[in-house]
Amino acid sequence: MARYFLTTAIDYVNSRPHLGTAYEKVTADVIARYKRLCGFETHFLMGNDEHSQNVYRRARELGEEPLAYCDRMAQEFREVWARLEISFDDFIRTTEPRHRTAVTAMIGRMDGAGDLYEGYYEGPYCVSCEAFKPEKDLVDGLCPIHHSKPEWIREKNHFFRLSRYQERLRRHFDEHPEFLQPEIRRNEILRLLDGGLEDISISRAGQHWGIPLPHDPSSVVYVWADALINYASAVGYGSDEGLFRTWWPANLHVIGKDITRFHCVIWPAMLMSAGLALPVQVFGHGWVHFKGQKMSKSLGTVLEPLEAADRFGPDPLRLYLVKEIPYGNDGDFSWERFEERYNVDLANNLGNLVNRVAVMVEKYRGGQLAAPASGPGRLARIAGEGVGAYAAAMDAFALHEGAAAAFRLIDAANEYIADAQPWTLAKDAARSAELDLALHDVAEIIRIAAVLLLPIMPASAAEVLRRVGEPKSAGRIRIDDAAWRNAARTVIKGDPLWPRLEAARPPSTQGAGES
RNA sequence: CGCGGGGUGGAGCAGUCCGGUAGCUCGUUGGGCUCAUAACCCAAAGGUCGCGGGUUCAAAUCCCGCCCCCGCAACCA
Repeated sequence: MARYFLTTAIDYVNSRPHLGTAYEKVTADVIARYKRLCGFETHFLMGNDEHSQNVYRRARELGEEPLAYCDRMAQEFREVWARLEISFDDFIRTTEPRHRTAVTAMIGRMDGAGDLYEGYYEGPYCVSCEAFKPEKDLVDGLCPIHHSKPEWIREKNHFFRLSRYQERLRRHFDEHPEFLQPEIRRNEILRLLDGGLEDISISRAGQHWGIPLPHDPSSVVYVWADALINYASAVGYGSDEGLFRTWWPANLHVIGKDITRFHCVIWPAMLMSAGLALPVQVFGHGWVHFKGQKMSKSLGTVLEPLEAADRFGPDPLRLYLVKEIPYGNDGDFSWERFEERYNVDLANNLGNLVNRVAVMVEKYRGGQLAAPASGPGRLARIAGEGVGAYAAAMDAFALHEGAAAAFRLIDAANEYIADAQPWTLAKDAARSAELDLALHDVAEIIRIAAVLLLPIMPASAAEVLRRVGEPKSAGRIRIDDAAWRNAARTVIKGDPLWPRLEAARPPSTQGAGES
């Protein structure tokens, strides 16, 4: 069976996940579930990045042991991901032994390749920030944050010969235009590559929260180098060669657009140095803004994913994030917009459609539909085109178009009902066969739409499938099941899946502020 | 000369790479239907595609110049 290994970025645990973090996991999850739907044996990796000085500092502020703090945060993260139906196969933490083993092995390989050397990093260092400050970031020679004069520090560091890989990286980008998507990110990196690469420090001296450098235990591996290696350590690099051979290289890294440089320059160069294959693709998604602003704790524009999921359940949130934001672009979340989309897509269209069909089948046919003698009708062609458009979009990571393609089937069903008028057919016994066909075909196109929606709204789509008589359990459904079926079925009437949200705001606030 | 993103009917957005009737959602107006969650269907109104040049038979789309808005310290994807 074909395999597909995809990852998300691992997250710093110095604060709880917010909606932006959740966005990445949801979209990656949609891809993972889509690949499973297509029959791939899929390995979906997520995890936490724990060896950050910020994490260490945060734990100390709270008076906790760093590892205990990380344990607690891992639990919190996993609870959020569970609530959002994120179907990861493995969750790695960089404090785990398997990761330490892999980091030690890979750094060793890089050293063996002659790509590491000892040097000194020096420059202005802000003690309050605990970081070197590039000269250009200083304001009047002072730290712009703390308004204090940085100390000039000279620290022993181990460097990675990144510069050595500039040509090979450039060639890789040329030979594999699909390596980094979307296009805009690729152009940024190409410009960066053409501007020349400098060697980078991959160690930190005088710290102990981290993984010791194999050839100099007085230093720890810099958190970014440490973090990137998680993708390999999770599939057994350095500890389980069989597992590693099974899954490496990764097919896809899903990451935020700000860290493409790490994933498309530094990480590939590290892999080249260690003699490992490069990941097949990297996708740099955009940001989700909240009420038009970047999410920021200080501005109070951070939205907790659980709060959003609690509004209507996780699936409407997942649908919103996937369908309303062109994947790769920045997007916006607002409660008003969320409620609008909930009402339109789920209550008015899909939910109401499922309900009206179920009511008609029950009323006119006692809940049972026979395989129609004639047909299929024109919905079959529309469904076929929709499935094709969906697959093409999803394969290209145009998740928003995939969602739209599925919903076009819903629209087609509503239009068809208005045209066929089952309630009229039901009054005329001579037109019984026409009614059978109309009801069957509408139920069938709903079933197909639900198959396509499984990756996006797993629980909801499974319930829709059950109601329109899909005999398979959702977990066994594959994309082939989106082919048109002429088959008898039982249609189940239930409570509305998504009750319509009535206007909650009093009329006095309607249009307030508008002239 | 810092870097990057954006300016498309009332609102929010696609489309721009690969020029050729400007598309979607919401809202508005009118009509239809009554199976359905006051849902659904049809139709209409509404746009100098930021501004000015250029290339072209043809530009939202390509080229040049300009204006405006938003990110680029930190928590943070």
